[in-house]
Amino acid sequence: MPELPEVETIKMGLEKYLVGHRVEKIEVRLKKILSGGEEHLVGGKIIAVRRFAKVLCLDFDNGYSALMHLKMTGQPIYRGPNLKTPTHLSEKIVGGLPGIHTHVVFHLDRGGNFYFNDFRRFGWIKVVKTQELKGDVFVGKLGPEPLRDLTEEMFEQIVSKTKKSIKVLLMDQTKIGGVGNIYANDALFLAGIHPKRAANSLDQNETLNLFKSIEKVLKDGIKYGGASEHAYVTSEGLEGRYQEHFLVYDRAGLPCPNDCGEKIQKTNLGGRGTYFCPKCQK
DNA sequence: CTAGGATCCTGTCAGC
DNA sequence: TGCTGACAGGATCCTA
Repeated sequence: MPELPEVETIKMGLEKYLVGHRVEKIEVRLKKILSGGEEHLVGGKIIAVRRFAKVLCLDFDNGYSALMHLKMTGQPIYRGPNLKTPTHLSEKIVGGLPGIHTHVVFHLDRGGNFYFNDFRRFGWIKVVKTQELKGDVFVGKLGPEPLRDLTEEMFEQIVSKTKKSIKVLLMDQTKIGGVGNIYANDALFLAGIHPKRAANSLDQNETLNLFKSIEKVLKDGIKYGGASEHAYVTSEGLEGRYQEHFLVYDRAGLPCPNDCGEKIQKTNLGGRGTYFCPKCQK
């Protein structure tokens, strides 16, 4: 599922392909996906692509923006001029492109198309005035982001203020922006902290260690172009490679990467699959 | 305040 | 082989 590194990878691609292009027509095939009125975007030129935690944002020259949340299976894909491998597409794009799971199509000038695919239909696109972005019910409530504005001091504050389990806290978008299940699991492993620990039970050393571990796994995620273990593909429709570097995520029953002799265990926390090494994570 | 369950959806996979 | 049912998961909402 697309988290900060995946959305950042997509963002960099879309920046390359969409900026400077005008939207000639928008096809909304599934109404519930797009709210706020696609008509505001038609005729507008895309002047910037931004990312707020896991949310993508296309800014138009007419004062409107399109916010996009991919949830688990959203796939924003560009097809058209400038692509190095225009014919190649990942098998993770189920139903073809455009296909049965293509819910919104942005027709661009110069023959490009921007597709929003989502076979689970949880993702959304919201059209808002650029000036009112921060008032959006989702974007406005996002917490500070690692690798951007989350400092060690802020992290210590956030962690010390709750007895919620540390993993659930890491994934709470209103507290910390951008971290999802994959990177929360791997960061906790790297820091040697058990996912069920109460956040406020971490000492200063553990908190600092976790802060650095989060930055490390997110940077690795970006370095490898994101994790394509489920539906994630880049804006070119290609796969990332972080799944080849998972530490504990999705590795139940496999040996601990520290070679401690234990096997990775899977449990459930906050309704999410949670992976950890019972020996290395205290 | 916190924990846990239900909800939205459909591809995938285990079990028969 | 083919069908059925359980399951996963980001975020929200509801109940305990």
